[in-house]
Amino acid sequence: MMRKPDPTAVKGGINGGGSSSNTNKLRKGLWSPEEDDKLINYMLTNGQGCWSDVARNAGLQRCGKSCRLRWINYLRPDLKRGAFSPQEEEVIVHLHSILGNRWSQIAARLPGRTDNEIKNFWNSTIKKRLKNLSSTPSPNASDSSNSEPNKKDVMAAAGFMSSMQEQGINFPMYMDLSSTSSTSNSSLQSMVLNQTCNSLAPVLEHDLNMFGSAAAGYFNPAAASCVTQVGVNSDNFYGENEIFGSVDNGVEREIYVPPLENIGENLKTENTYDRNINNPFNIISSSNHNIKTENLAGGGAAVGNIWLGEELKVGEWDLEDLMKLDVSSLPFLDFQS
DNA sequence: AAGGGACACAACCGCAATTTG
DNA sequence: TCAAATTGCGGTTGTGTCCCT
Repeated sequence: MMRKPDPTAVKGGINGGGSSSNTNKLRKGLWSPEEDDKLINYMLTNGQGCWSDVARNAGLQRCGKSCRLRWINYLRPDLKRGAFSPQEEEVIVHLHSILGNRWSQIAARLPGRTDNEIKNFWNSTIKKRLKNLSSTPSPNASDSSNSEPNKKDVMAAAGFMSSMQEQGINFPMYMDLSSTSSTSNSSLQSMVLNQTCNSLAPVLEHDLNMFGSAAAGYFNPAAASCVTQVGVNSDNFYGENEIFGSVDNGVEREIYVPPLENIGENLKTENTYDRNINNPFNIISSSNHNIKTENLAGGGAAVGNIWLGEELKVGEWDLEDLMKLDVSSLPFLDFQS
C-alpha cells in the first residue's frame, strides 16, 4: 500500500555497508507478496532460528535483519492490525509518560502491537496532538478544583515532559513531591508535577480498580504530595489470578515487580524476575525482593518520589504503582480482535 | 481537475548489546 | 580473551494516499 515493491531495488548488505565478499545481491525496499509467502512458509515450518539462515534457507535475497524486521513488524500471525483504540492510545500515553521512548517496552504491554507501530503512531498522531494541546491550553487545565482530570491532562503532561526532554532539559530521576513546595522558585517544576499528578491519578485509580479489589490510589497535588492507599481484601490484592501485592498485618506491603523489562540497571540487575509468560506479574518470591514497605495505617503515608522516565529503583513508590500494572490483563482492552 | 501539503507507515540506518566460535 | 556475527532498539527516511485549496 505504501511503496510499491521495486524489483530493481538491489543493494549490498545493510550491516555496516555490507560485506564485499557477499556475491549475492540483496534486495531492499518493500517486500513483495511472494517474498512474504516465502518467509511465512519458512517461519511456520521451521520456526525462528538464526535470521541470516532464515534469509538463506527461505530463498530470500534479503539480509537476515530485513527478514527479522518484516516478520516481527508485519508477518507475525499474532499481530493485531488496524487502528489503535482509544483505550490503547490511553495506555500508550500512560506508559510513555513513564517509560519515555522505550517503544519495545511499551509494545510489550500491548499484545499484538509492535514497537515500530507504536513509535509511528506516537510520532505521527499523539505527538502532534500533544503539541496542539500544549499550544492551546484547555480552559479546565487551571481548574484545580476539577476532581476529574481528563485524558487531555495526561497527554499534556506527558507531552510537556517529553518536549522538555527533547530540548535537553532533564528532570531528576526522582522528584520528592513532599519537598516540592507550591511556592518553590521552580514554578515550572511545580507545574509539571502538579499536572502530572493530576493527570496520572485517574489512570492509576482506574487501573487499580480493574483488578476488582478495593485498591485505590490517588495523588494529592494540592498538598504537593502523593498518597497511595491500598485497601485490599484482607492481606492481599490480586490480579485476575495472581497475587499482586500484599499487606502484612496492615502495616507493610510487599510489592511484586511487574515484567517491565530493563527499566534501569538497578531493576535489571537486582531482579531475577520470572520470564514465564504464565506468570503475568512475574512474582518475585525471594525475601530479597521485599521491594518497598509502606505504612498504610492511619490513612496512608505521604510518599513523594516520582519517577520520570529513566531509572526505576526497586523500593521506590508512586509511579512505580503504575509500573505494577500489566495492562494486557485489563479487561477494557480488546486484544483479541 | 490539478497541485501541493499533511499524514501514515513500512522499511532502512546506525549503534549498542549480546552471543558465538 | 577477543573478534566477528547476530540481535535488538530507537531514530529517521521515503513514498503512497488523503484532503484541502
